[in-house]
Amino acid sequence: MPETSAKILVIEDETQLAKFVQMELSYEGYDVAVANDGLSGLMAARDNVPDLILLDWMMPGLAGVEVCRRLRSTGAQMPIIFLTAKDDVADRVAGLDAGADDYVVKPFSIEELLARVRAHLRRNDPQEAEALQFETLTLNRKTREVFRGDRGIELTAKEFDLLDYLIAHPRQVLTRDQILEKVWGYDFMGDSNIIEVYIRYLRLKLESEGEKRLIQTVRGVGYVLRE
Amino acid sequence: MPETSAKILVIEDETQLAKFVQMELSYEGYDVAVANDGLSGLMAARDNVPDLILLDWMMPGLAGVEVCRRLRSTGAQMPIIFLTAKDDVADRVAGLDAGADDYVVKPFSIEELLARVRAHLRRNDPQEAEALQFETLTLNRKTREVFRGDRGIELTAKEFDLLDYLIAHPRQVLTRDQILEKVWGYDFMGDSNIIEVYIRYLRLKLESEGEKRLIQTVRGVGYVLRE
DNA sequence: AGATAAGCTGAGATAATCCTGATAAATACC
DNA sequence: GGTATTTATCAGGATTATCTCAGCTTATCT
Repeated sequence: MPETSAKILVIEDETQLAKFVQMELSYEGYDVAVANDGLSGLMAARDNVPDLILLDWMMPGLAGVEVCRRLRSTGAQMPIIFLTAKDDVADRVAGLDAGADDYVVKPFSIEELLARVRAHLRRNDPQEAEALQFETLTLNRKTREVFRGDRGIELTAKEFDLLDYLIAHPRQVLTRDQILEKVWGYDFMGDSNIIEVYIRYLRLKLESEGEKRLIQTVRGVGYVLRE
Repeated sequence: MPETSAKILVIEDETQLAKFVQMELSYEGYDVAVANDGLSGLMAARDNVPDLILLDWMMPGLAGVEVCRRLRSTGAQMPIIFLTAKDDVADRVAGLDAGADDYVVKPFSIEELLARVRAHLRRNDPQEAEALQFETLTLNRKTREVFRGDRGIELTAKEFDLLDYLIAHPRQVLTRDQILEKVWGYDFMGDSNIIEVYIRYLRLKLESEGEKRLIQTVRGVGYVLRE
């Protein structure tokens, strides 16, 4: 689950369908906005930049293809999935030319739509990657193997979780509270120096042989992965 | 249907074509990533290991043949299908020598490409295979026979299912929850050490005669098949 | 420089996890 | 219906990860 819910903009002139899709997406925990024609869709997208756009292809006034093109021409990067009535190669090519990322043929099942949305939102999420890397350090979530260069490193479960959290946010300073919540999963009672102890364990294992330090202390705040 | 959609990495410098292929694969329900040159392709493949790679042969910078060779040299196992412009015997031979599994000649129909992709994913899907192997250990799903080297091993139904699950995910750490769900098929009530007991049964049978351990325990997480 | 706070370190206590052997319950087999 | 086999439970003990603590070092501030 992402830390904050993703924003999705639905641009669709059939208000019935728009309502339905909005409800389903909301139910899944997304933050949904709806526009009922191309022009207000464009404005909504500019106003409050969404993480993903669902765009009807056949709309009166400003057609989907045109909305898509204008969005892209202003540098918008988010995935755009268009909804098209006919399964037509020409349509797909037009969508591609306009800068869309995917399409769904109406009528569609809601599960299909949700799967698409998930897939596109996930694509660039480091939380989802199975292998992470920082400098010469690599961490594989599936095999739970960690390497510094070609030296394999044995970590305990907590050590691994901590390093996973650090390497998923390279160069970001993570506060003690964030680390406690993500790695230990609750507000640790009272004051404990458990984080310092585990940072130390990691340092001993990762920087054992005169290698340069990777985990930096940010006094008064927390820790960072940084060379 | 696979549990999670297969991940496909497209390495192609013609962005139009890459986009089109991405969209079509995405439409088929695959989880698609795109890289626009050889180097970023290599990095993408390492970061988030795909189940299949589509690789353009003619790219500026790092050529397809070189990308292919480097992937294989790092032990990557997934099928690689390369896209080549000219129907040239020398090219095909070079590709197969570099470790590719198949090729498609441009221009291709999208259906042809999809068919190849499906075929290779099916062939390589451990869920579908009838015989699985890890090191000297083999397991046949049809006959339900298991061998360590040439020594036949008698397993009970549950023991077989457990080993099947392990050997279908070699080197991957499988958590207790995953194992419980896959092998026992539900959330086991309360706390039970049934997994430990069955791991023990397997170890007694598989590693009886001073053979090296195959099933490793990952304390706090689960178990792995790893030498 | 001295005082204070923050982080580091080493050692050891605590608690969780896993292994083991034995035994009970369920299921299949004759 | 009785026996053998498989599956699951349980408790004791061994192992190791996790956590606490007290003293020490380093940074920050006046």
